[in-house]
Amino acid sequence: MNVQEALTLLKNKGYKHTGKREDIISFFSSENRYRTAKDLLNYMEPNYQGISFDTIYRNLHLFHEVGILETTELNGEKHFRMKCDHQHHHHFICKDCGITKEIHKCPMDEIEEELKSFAIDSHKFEIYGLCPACQ
Amino acid sequence: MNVQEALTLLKNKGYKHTGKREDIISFFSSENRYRTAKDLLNYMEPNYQGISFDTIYRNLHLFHEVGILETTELNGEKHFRMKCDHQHHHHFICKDCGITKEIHKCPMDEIEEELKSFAIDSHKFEIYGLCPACQ
DNA sequence: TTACAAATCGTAATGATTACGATAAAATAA
DNA sequence: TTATTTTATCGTAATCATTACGATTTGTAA
Repeated sequence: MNVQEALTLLKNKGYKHTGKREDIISFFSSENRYRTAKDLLNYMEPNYQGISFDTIYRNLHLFHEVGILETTELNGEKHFRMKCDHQHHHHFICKDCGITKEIHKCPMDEIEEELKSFAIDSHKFEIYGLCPACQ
Repeated sequence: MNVQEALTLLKNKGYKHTGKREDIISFFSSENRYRTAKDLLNYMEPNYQGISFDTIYRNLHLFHEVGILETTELNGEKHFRMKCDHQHHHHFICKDCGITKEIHKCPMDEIEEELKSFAIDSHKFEIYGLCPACQ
């Protein structure tokens, strides 16, 4: 998802356009990386000195709720990245820098059979390690 | 892993046998379920009134470190269960009760090819939903 | 049984996240 | 443009899981 699509989505859902929101979206759209609330705060602080935690977390959750961001937990902290809106896939995630690489093999197809009596509502398949740059 | 194996493992590694440790191990060995630190505390409290957080968390981490427990994160909380020591597999995890069901299809085999330049050190494949009893 | 290391207690500190009343800013209508 | 309303943000305190630590107790091995 790009910046413009995200802004339009927000507007369509009745949320207001603010400079902070635009900058938050730019921050995430610039890279295929999982980042923390603190990473975002560090990025915002120079331009918006005194920005509140409330603003950071409220927007992260809002963006996740409306589908602008996706989230995962890495070592006890929530991490966020721009939502991938093309075909279903999974990610390799670098433990150091959070960069992601798409994995286009999804194991679920062959598994639903095994779980007939369970009500599946989501699954997580992630691979962790170091990307070439961080090795 | 059963209670006896776990106690022997602890002893072999030079850790002391205490009533609390035995009870913690019993707690986990009784079910195929992910439980939180708080679940464990609730279980221990009646028998050991005033048991310290330190004891709960220290032992959870120790047991994870020596391979008695395995761990995952569900809604921002660490969950623990008895380590499965037989063949590599994954789990379906019930979001309500934490019960697990083994999944014997591992997607990794077919994926390493795609990630030649990455240093893979672990992967997580979990399916979430409701077990038959919780539906 | 003694002595020492390890385990536990009681409680405070930490760190991420959430919450909230007061204020400011964006959108909408007049 | 101005007024009005609604949402966003600030500043800061509260919460919740987890970690840390000095003092005390308990296993264990000599």
